[in-house]
Amino acid sequence: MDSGALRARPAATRRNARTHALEIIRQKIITLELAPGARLSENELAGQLGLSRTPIRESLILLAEEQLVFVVPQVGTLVAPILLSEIETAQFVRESLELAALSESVARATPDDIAELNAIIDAQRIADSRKTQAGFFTLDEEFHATLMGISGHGSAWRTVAQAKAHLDRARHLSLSFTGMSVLIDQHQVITDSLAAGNGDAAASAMREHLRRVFNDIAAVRQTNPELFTLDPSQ
Amino acid sequence: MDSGALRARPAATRRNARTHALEIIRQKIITLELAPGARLSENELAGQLGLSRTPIRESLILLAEEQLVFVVPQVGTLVAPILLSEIETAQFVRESLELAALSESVARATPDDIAELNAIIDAQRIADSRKTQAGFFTLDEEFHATLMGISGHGSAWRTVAQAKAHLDRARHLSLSFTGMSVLIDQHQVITDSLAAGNGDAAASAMREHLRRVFNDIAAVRQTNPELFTLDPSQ
DNA sequence: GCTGGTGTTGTTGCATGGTACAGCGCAGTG
DNA sequence: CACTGCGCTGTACCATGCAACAACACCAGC
Repeated sequence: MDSGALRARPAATRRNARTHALEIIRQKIITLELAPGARLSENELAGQLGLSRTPIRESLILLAEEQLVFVVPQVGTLVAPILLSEIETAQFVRESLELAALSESVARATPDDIAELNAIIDAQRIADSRKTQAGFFTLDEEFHATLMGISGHGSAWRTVAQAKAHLDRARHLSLSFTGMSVLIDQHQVITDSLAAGNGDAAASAMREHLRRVFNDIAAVRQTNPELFTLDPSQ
Repeated sequence: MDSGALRARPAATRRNARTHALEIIRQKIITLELAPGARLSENELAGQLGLSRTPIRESLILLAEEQLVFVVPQVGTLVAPILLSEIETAQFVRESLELAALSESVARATPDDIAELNAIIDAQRIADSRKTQAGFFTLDEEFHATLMGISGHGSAWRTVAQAKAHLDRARHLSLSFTGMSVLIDQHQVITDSLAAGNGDAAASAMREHLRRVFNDIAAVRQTNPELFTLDPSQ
């Protein structure tokens, strides 16, 4: 049969039309370029992206699994509303996993790991000074993903990232949330506590860090309550 | 049948061919009826299920997202090998989320909630006495899902269930794992501790419970090491 | 005016055909 | 014998056509 023959996944990285469409549509949903409640159409998206309906349709199925859109047969596909309940669930998942990972990282972090985290933080400070918000987003993700890798559960990042998408979408409601510098300082405290082997300090810093993001979202809710739906039937 | 666990999907859960195929194929993978490494074929599956390739293909894409199969573009679709690293990640995700949920449940559990848990446990004892293993599996899932619902994060069960699929697949390697009665007793300890408001006792009982399942898997690894792959390239 | 039926349009679900490519056997050559 | 190139086969990827159905406009009848 097929003994080995499993080459190191060129499949996952190979850009096919479906992956291409998925990333573009997901990004547009997270950045609110596609607003909650907006009607999507397989045909329309296919035309815009220069593809046929098939890869578009497959992308939408995956996005439905992520709860970013919902599909009503014979009616249409709609961008999911921003449900407070979804955000709270996402926050719960992210916080639980990141805190658990951090706890296990204390006994595992090597000097190289700490150096890597500090390198990312340095890059974040540069991005901050240049006011490149998009760059900071990428580096923020890299920091948290690296931290999860240090815990030995790097492949759990996929799960966190999925939850994070919902949080990020809510964050995008506010154009000016907490300044980057505050977040970067928190990254530094987490890293320093980890380097010092102080798990409790690292955990409380991480919790405060993640909660701050969540609180930003709550603040947006105060100013734009109409954007948040409590009842899915609404 | 399904209690509030699947309540996350409002009304859009109409049984279509894709969902039908997805559930059947996933079940066959988890129960090892489709062995790790087995070659799947859109055409062959379509023939077996009496469908066309389209819903089959969409199912396989979703299963690939769950890491239960992997697709190599012009080669074929294969059932994912049982990677120890995947199992450990799944255990990490499940344990983190269930313990975090349990912690929040202590202050929220009502007498009705406790009664509901006890009712499930009673049903489990009946299933045990009748040696209906399949029934116990369903009730076990219901117990844990209910517990997560009590924490107020019921929709996070979807995430736990996805991790659980990998654990269950590994468990199926062993036909006779830990007797049900031990697991039921642990459910009882967890429930009683929760009813008494003793969060620490509930947490340690839950940790022991989840670890026992994980240890069952480790035992299987001792007896059937060839079934576990450590290196994906192997 | 109001209600019920009907035709039109738009949508997703599913079926099917064409295409590019990986893998393999095999013949031909050095 | 070793090696290279060619063609055959099977696969996933994508394009496209058809069917089923929901929503809505509109009109006939009351």
